[in-house]
Amino acid sequence: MNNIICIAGPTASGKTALAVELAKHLGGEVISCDSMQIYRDMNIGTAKPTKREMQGIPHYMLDVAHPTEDFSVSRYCEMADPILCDILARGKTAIIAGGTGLYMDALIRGNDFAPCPSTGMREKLEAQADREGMEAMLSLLASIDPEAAAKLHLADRKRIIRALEVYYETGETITAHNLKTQAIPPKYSPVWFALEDADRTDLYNRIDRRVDKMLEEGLLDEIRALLSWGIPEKCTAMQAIGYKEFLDYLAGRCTLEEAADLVKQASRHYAKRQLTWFRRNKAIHWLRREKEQHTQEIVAAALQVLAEFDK
RNA sequence: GCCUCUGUAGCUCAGUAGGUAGAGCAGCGGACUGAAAAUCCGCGUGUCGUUGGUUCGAUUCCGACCGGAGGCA
Repeated sequence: MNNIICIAGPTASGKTALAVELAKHLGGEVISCDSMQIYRDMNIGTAKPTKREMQGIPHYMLDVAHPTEDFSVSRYCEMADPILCDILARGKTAIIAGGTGLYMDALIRGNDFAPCPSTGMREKLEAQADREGMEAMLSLLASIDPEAAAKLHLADRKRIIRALEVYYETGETITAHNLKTQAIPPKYSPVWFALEDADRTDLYNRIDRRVDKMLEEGLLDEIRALLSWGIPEKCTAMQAIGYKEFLDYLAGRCTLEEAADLVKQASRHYAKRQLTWFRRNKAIHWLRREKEQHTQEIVAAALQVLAEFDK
């Protein structure tokens, strides 16, 4: 009995539609797995499913945070896991759909994250990095966790600081912590799907069209509203693709066309990174979309795979 | 019609005092364990406009032709 289904794939690949269709067929409910759709009042630019697209299927993990809130993988898991348990307890199928691979993997594995208490350690390390430079930070890391240091490049500031933070907060290196969590078997065993276009150009064209459509639907007004409520430009939510670029346009730093082109560009790069992330997941059943292939055929292919599992 | 400039990667361009070529962007590949729509790493993919000539050898020099830009008429 497959009571958990994961639907992954790059942006604009049709995850939302597939999730809803499968939910209708299987009596399921959808848990969104998207690091930006969690934010309220960011609808058009995040391509958040509309009421109409949801077709009455319950969706969770949308609009759960204010745009100024700090969010994280671990918070996602804290919130989504009880929802997942609840859906299963009610005998329904949980369909986890979205493009944030890290969040999806963490939820399925039941990740135990190294703590990150707000002791100001990160701020201290950031300040130290500003003062002494990343070379000093990396050699510091090399002295306590040579394995982690070897994998990191000087420019990868974020990860160097996190590795140091984990060590100073817990006394355990991040390498040791990761080894420990990897040894624990995953908490859930879903059936994995991911969408991919047989010809990537089709995906890129769809991305381009979607950006134009977002503008027609009023993305600029959505961003203006966020600004008028005092949402700062540099918060995580505002650096989402499709927001940060149009922010530059609204501030007069570039033309609308330049901004739109940058959004399309960034979305293509993002889609590629998503594909890279999902490709290493060997459990995934890839649903390849041929040119002009309709969603119904993709749905049928997915149902076929699920039927195999039920045997 | 004449003159000048120009034609090299998908795009913008560099270059070779003659030995089949390299940057940026695009594109492709990868990493990822509390910011992940983030952050970071790696990789040139080419009838050097066409066609003759000179040469051991031409993308490079010479001619013709074709395309593009400008100038003079």
